[in-house]
Amino acid sequence: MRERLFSVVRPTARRASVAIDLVPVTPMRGGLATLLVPSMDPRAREPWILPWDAPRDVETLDDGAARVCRAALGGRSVPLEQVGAFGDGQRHPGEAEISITFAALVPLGGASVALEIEARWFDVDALPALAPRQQRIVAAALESLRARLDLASVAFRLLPPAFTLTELQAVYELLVGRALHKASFRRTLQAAGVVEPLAEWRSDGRGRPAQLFRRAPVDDRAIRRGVRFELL
Amino acid sequence: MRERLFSVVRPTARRASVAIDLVPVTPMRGGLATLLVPSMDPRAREPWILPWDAPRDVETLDDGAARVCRAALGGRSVPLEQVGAFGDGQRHPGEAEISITFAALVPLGGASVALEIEARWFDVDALPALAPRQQRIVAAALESLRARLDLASVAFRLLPPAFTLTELQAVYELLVGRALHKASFRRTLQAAGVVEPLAEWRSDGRGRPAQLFRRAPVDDRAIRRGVRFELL
DNA sequence: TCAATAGTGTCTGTTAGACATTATGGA
DNA sequence: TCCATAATGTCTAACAGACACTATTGA
Repeated sequence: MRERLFSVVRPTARRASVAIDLVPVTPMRGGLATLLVPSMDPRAREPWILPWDAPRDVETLDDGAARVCRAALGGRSVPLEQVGAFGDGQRHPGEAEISITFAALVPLGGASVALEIEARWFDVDALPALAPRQQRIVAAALESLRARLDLASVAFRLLPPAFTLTELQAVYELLVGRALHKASFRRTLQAAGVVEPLAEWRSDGRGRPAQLFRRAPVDDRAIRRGVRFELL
Repeated sequence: MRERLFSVVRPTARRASVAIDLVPVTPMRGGLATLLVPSMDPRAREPWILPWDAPRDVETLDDGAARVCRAALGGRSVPLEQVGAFGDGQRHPGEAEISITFAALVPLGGASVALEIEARWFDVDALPALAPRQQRIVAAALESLRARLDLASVAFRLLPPAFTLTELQAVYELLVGRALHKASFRRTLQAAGVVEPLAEWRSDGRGRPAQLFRRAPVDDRAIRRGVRFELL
């Protein structure tokens, strides 16, 4: 069978149903958690779905994702990352043909803010049953966060403005999926100048209180000074 | 203004015009080149566009991209990478509302195969005028190749099965955007066992002939042996 | 012999990781 | 005082990069 030639036939864009799906992600209890909302669709078999909406006429996809995000998180705005587009060419009841997915990076502790809707955070290792495509979407979103070259920027966006180095290390470990060496981690952060100490300490009730840090304003320094740390 | 609540209102997917755009990429004359086709749309201002088509009813997006790819490359199949979805919410004449973009990794030398259509390879640093969105799409595709965590797999897919180490290094340098140290590069490849020497040599006419290599079947070895080389 | 490219040997500064130790809070 | 957590000091093996060198082809 012969493929269509571009120079002869001009293709016409096809209209397809499109949804913007959101995968909200936050560090929680030593792991990552994602936010699901109850499915209001009577045709759906699974009770939980990812927050979603249709893109609107006059907004960019990024703006649409931000809108879905605000609706799901009770008005809060958090950093978004596009994960990709999914579509298996089959029409499942109540499911768009094409789903464009964004991960929402909710900072540590952000899961505890009051949600205006009936939503729940689930540990990503203990999700309820999801529709097949939704399952793939969640997996892809986590994968894309973990595989990101610029790990530092993902890590910092999963943390509040002030954090302890232990928290930063824990987030890094979630992302790379293995334990890191504490002394090494701290030495390199300092050498690269990617964090700045604050004049504040925080105690968890037991043990020595930890100093709080923030991300340093400029972090090209890591490159300038030739730091080779694989995680920065 | 109040945001919509998921628990109250169930959104409905919107139908939008969707296109699959392809960014074919290949190493060429010391840089990267991309394939453009003549625009057959009389409404278009720019004479060249990226190869594209509409997704079909019963195919996945990946299959659709593979189809566009075969049509553009004269039947050849090459590895594809999804870059992302683009849509500014505005309707430009002859342009889909949403464009889902794939990069096609055409191995070194693949640009010289006969194309069945009126297509041309352009150095990515000397592209003709493109529509604004197409320009953004090309930039994003290159960015995503360069920023990939798994540089090795992108590099090998931009090379034929048998290649010289100088070629491999050149591709790496294109991807990371800087010169690499020859001795270091080779030492690390050997230590990690990511390439295997073949019993073949190739001469460019002058200088000592270079040995040909292929990618080693298993490359978890790099991890097993604890290789830390930033590029593997 | 020269030019050009492929490929290797040796050295050194830097760093990741191991390990041990000190510091500082609460009970 | 004991426990728990934070934070740091020292040592070592390993590696990236610098540099110089050898190897192998064609002209």
